[in-house]
Parts: sequence; C-alpha cells; structure tokens
Amino acid sequence: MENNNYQGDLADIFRGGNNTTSGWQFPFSASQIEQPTSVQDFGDPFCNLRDPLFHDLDMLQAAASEDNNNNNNNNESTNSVFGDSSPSMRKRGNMFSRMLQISPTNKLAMSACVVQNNVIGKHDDINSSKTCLMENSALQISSPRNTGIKRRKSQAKKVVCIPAAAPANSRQGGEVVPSDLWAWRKYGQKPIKGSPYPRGYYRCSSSKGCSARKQVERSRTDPNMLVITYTSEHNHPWPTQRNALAGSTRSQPNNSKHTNNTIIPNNPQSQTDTDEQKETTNNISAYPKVKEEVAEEDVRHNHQLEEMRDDEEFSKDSYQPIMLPDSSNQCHEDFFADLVELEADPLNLLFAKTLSADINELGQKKGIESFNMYDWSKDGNTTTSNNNNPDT
DNA sequence: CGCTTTTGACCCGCGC
DNA sequence: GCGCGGGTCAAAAGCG
Repeated sequence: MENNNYQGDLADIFRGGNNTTSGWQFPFSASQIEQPTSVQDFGDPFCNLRDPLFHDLDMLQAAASEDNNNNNNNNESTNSVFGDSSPSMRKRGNMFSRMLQISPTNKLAMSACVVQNNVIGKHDDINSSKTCLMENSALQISSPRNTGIKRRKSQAKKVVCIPAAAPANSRQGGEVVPSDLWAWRKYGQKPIKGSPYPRGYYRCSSSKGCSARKQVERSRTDPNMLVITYTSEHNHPWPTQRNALAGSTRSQPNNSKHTNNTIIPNNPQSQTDTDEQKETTNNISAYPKVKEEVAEEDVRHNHQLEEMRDDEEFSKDSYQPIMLPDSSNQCHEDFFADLVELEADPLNLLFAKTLSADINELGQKKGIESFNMYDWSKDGNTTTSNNNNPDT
C-alpha cells in the first residue's frame, strides 16, 4: 500500500495483458514466435524472439562486451539460455535477451544481461553493468535450486528480466511494460521484505482451469528492470481474444485519460500524476498502436487471423511514420533507418515503443531531439476502442 | 452484467 | 512449536 505511494503500480504494467488499449504490448506475430508448448516455456512469449532492432548500436555493444568480458567469461554458455544461438544473434545481441530468462539450473545468463543493457544504451557505464550483475545475482537466488529464498512448493519457475520502459523514479503509474499474449488477472500484491517495490501476482484469466501464474516486481537493484516469474504452464492454446476491458481501468481522478487527439494508452496513470508524468504519458501515446493481432498469434491459426483482420479496422496503413524534423541530419537517418523499417512489422513497432526511453536517450547522445516515430493519431480516431475486440 | 483491480485477511512453507 | 514472510483468497468497488 504505502509502497505504491512512491512508485508506479506494477498492476499498470500488466494491464496491457488484459487490456488491449493499454500501454504497449509485445507485438508478437505468428511468424516470429512459437507458441509455447512446454512447461519450460511457461507461456513466455519472449523466449523465442529475436532482436529486430539496434544493429546500429555496435559501438555500445562493443563497449558493453568489453565490460562484460571483464566481469564474466561465460559468454558462450549464455547463448543457449535464450533459445537462439544463431550467429546473427550473437553478433548483434538480442533485445529480448534483456528479458533475461534464467533457467533454474542455468546461472550463466548474467553476462548477456549486462551486455544487453549496455547495448540498449540505458546502462552505458561500468557502474550500471555492475548493477545489472547484482540484479542477476538476485535472480539466481530465486532459483528453485537455490535455497536462499523460501519456496512454498518446489514448483518449477522461470524468471524473466525485462526493462521497464519508464524510469522507476518517475513515480509514473502508467509505465509501460510488455504484456505477453496471455490474459492475466491480478489477484494480489504484496510488499516484499527488503524491496521497496511490491510484487504483483497474476494468474491466467484466459481459461478458468489454467494454473499459469506469474509474479511481477521491480528489481530492487535496478528499478529500471522488471523481474517476471512464470509459474506453471498454460493448459490451453493462446487466446484468440483477450478478455473484456471491463474493470481494466479503475478510476482516474484527474480525468486526464484523453487530453488530446493522440492515443493515450489505457494504462491507468497513477493517481498522483504530475504534469511531468502527463507529458511522459503523451509521449507514450504517440507510439505506434498495434492491434490485437499481437495477442492472437498462433502460427497454426493464420487463417483465423486473416478473418479477424478483415473484421477490424486496423491495418498497417493506420499509422504512418512521422517525418523527422527538418533539422534532421544524416545522423538521424542513420540512427532511425532501422527503426523506420520497423513499420513493416507491427511487432517491431511495438518494440520501438518499448524502447522509447532508450531510444530517446540514445538519440540525445547522438544529438538528436526527442521524437515520436509514428503518428497514430493520423485520423484522430485511433482511440482505445480501436483495439477492442467485441466480445460477441 | 461480466470483467477487472484493490486490499486486508488468511494460509502455509520454511528457518530457527 | 513459533514467528516471519511469501502466496492466495475473496469482498468491495470501478469500468465498458
């Protein structure tokens, strides 16, 4: 309770999972992810994804790798952790490896986490790398094989470390964090001893009999990172639709949900929204909005997707890139070239959203003004309802 | 109406 | 056995 007074409520993060209009979601497309079918996956959609971004960040990655080498010599071993050991991935780094998967029996994922954080540019110094190592150490503790933390049951768990899109100290409740394709319902939140951040408890709401659960909490060592722990596996296929939006947005006293024509993610903003926070919200709102196909992907159901697309207004044409300022220089083009390419794939678009803070930060390093890559308010009708799938 | 989040109470595993 | 602390339940209330 009191914990919520100074930090964003993690519940906001996962409204994305239940609310198609909320913040950003991982734009998984059927062609890019595999449906998790094993217990090992726990329905985690991150495990098979590859990095569509940031191959312009070699410099940072190199620096990060250098730092990483100073701290860890297990680079080879870490690749397998991410379920993809392709050469390209090794070279460029996988953004999803930021969503660190830590196998209960594999403790070798840490170095990659360090690297990726540096690649992204959010943690671009040695100190932050150390912080990340500390984070990874904390994650190790959560391993069922490690008795450092009590385990009520000897359940297999999978821990994923992902970046929080908004700085933890922003006090912004509407921080955006990837939702996965499952519908999650929050059933509890507890303050965790030793951590200033509460832990949210979620269960799968797609199927009543589904025992899948996940816990979400901020890293106590790096508030910019979220630690998601998946427990149990889904016993049903991926949902073709998410649950109704009802109840997904509780009261927002400031009534600032829609302040202009831009798309406001339906993340409930914290009730202590400040002007600064609202500004951040608006920035978020300018990020590409991606339809529910994000939640519908199953390679085996492509035909179904086609039908759904026909029924919905959404199409890739519903957004368009914002032209960069006239002052754009070659640096702009170089830096954003890859990002513009993302337009071709909604999945990637959402990545761009995910990494907004990182991108802006990195852009500033390159002398680039903050920007919005895509204007989703093209027709002014791109409202939250656009994402709603009628429950009928 | 059906869904959600919130939140205090309760349950239960674990260490001592 | 006891206490701590994490995990879950369930009532209340809000939202579409």
